[in-house]
Amino acid sequence: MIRVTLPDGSAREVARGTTPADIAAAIGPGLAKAAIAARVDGELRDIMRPIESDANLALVTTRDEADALELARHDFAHVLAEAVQSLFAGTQITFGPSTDDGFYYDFAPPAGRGPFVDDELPLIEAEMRRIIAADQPLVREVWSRADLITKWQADGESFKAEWAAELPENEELTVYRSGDWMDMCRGPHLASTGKLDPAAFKLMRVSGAYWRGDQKNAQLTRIYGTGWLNKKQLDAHLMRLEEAAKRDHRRIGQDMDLFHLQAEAHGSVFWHPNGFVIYRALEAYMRRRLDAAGYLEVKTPQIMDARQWEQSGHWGKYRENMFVIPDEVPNTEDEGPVISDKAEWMALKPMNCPAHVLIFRQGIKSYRDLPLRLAEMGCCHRNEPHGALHGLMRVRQFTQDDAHIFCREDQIVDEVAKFCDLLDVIYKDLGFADYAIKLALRPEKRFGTDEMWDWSEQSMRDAVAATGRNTPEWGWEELPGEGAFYAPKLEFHLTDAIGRTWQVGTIQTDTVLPERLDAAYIGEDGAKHRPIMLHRAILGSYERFIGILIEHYAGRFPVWLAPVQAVVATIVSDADAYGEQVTAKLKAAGIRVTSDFRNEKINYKVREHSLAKVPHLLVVGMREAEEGKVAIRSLGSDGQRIMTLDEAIAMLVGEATPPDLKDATI
RNA sequence: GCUGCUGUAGCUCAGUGGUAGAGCGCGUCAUUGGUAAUGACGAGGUCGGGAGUUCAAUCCUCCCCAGCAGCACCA
Repeated sequence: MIRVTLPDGSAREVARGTTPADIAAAIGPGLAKAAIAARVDGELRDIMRPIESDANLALVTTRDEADALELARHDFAHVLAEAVQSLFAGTQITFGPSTDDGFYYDFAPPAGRGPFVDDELPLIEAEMRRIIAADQPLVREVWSRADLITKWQADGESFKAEWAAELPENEELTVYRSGDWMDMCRGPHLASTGKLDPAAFKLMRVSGAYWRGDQKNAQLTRIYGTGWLNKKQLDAHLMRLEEAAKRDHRRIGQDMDLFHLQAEAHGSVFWHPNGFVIYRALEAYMRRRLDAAGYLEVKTPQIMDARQWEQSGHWGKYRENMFVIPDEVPNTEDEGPVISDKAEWMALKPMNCPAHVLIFRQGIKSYRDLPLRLAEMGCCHRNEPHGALHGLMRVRQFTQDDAHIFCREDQIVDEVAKFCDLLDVIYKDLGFADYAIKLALRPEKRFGTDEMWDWSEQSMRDAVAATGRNTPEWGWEELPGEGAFYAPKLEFHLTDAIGRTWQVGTIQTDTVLPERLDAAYIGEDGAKHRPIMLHRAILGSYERFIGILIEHYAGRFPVWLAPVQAVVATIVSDADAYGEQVTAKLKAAGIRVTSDFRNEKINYKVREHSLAKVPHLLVVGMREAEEGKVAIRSLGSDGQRIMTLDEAIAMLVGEATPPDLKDATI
């Protein structure tokens, strides 16, 4: 007999080999029906898996949503794999986990045919529903490694055989059977396919993926699905996707005439007047914040000699992402190559840091000059892989809100703390209340000694600890292998209005670049010392950050950022003269205002400017003209407020004031 | 860069082996209307680029380019 302790503290003596399902049945028929899995000593397990020794047991039901979803999605992945193999003989299975909103499975399609395509998804879905309807038990079996490898080889499953051979020695190899079909899997699973809701999943798309995530390996076909516990959840998820699509910055950018992209300059942004208003408002705001925080703004060359990039290390570690250009007058004759093979190379800057070190190196620096904070709205070019480009979010030419802080070791903690405070204020001003802090540790491809990395990683930990932000409430975690090649990165991840996260801010402790470019200052002791260099950005890039802002606000910007802050619309043409006056006064007050005196009905004007997301519509007819008033209709509210022109101007000026200028105490 | 899908008017999209269509937008005219679409008429397209098959290609084939989704990449 073994002793099983339940969550309420009660214990039961049961025979060894009793399953959680048996225990659920013994407790009551309701629970037996609801239970879908079990946590045995905290580990999620199959409900039919026998308990072999004394244990704490908690039965898992569909009310334990996180566990239930995880199980269901994992099962959907298996059902998908079974469906594909039953429809397409000769397909090899590989690997198929659950994801944040569903599941996927990677397949090697049968020899002689191409990848699966979107059009085949409905067929596969139908087969999945058949398997679910068949309510096949999912049975766990433990296999010996040798038997399993033999079995996979016999079945022509070379990927599975390879995987089985490489699993760790001490790992128990398990398979799950669903009828005649089986997959190697750690589990756990639901008791049978019939536990899945056939209306709670949808296959979304196919794509390529590499075996074991490595570009050098075979390319597989990945089929993605979204899976839930019931149709209601699925529908809600599909609705959320639609919501996100409506916020897409590319869509809104076009609708609001903010920017465009085109093939002739792919990866670079054409900012239209409306979009550039946002850009300039943001830039002006950032300049004021940086000035106040003791940064000195600089501007550095766009093109530098390859020798400089060799010295900084970018030529060796980063060249594949650089735009390299010849330092030679192009041949203007019709004959011969435009550029000879003797040309020396230059490159567009992919980063601002080396240039900032070069400024630091001009003249002799004293410890009294530190910390020296050099900021640049640095326009960088990176030769990104074509498949990576995405709207404003991933471009090849972008402007960083970059700065480098040159300081002594003993100033790091203070500087990181000041940076965190500045960033906190800026994110809140821009409408982001939530963000998480993470520390990205040394990557495989890197500069510097292990001792330097030990030191700089620890200095970051210490600095964050000093600000009290290294806690779960701040989303604190360490990310091994994710750092930059020259330094560990402290990362700041924003949460937007619909719960997505974006890594934007970063600060990095770098000892490598000052060394390579020989930056030094004279210390109190009269000797030369290396400064520490802190690379830091708050927005990341203006392009991407504005993309994030567009999606966060769904185009409904706060008034201080809105391209057009107000429109004066007349009801009848007799009010145009008054409308002109209103417009002129608003302009004089610094409001970005346009007027709409077109020969259209007021309904039409209201609709058009509302769809254009103009924050305030000032409607004037003869009544307003006679009384010196305006009727204000604000975005997001149906009603109108009648107020005097002076009241309206005071209100608009208040809303149009950037947040840093509102509070005179900062 | 890899896999799949897509590319037709400013935008959203329909369509056909015999050189194209809708709605919105745009222009003109009429209408002066009080808070989410007034009506009529009109202009507007080398059907992403190149090559091939064909009597004939926007449509079929091949190559290229770009966009989208995912993968890889994200210093």
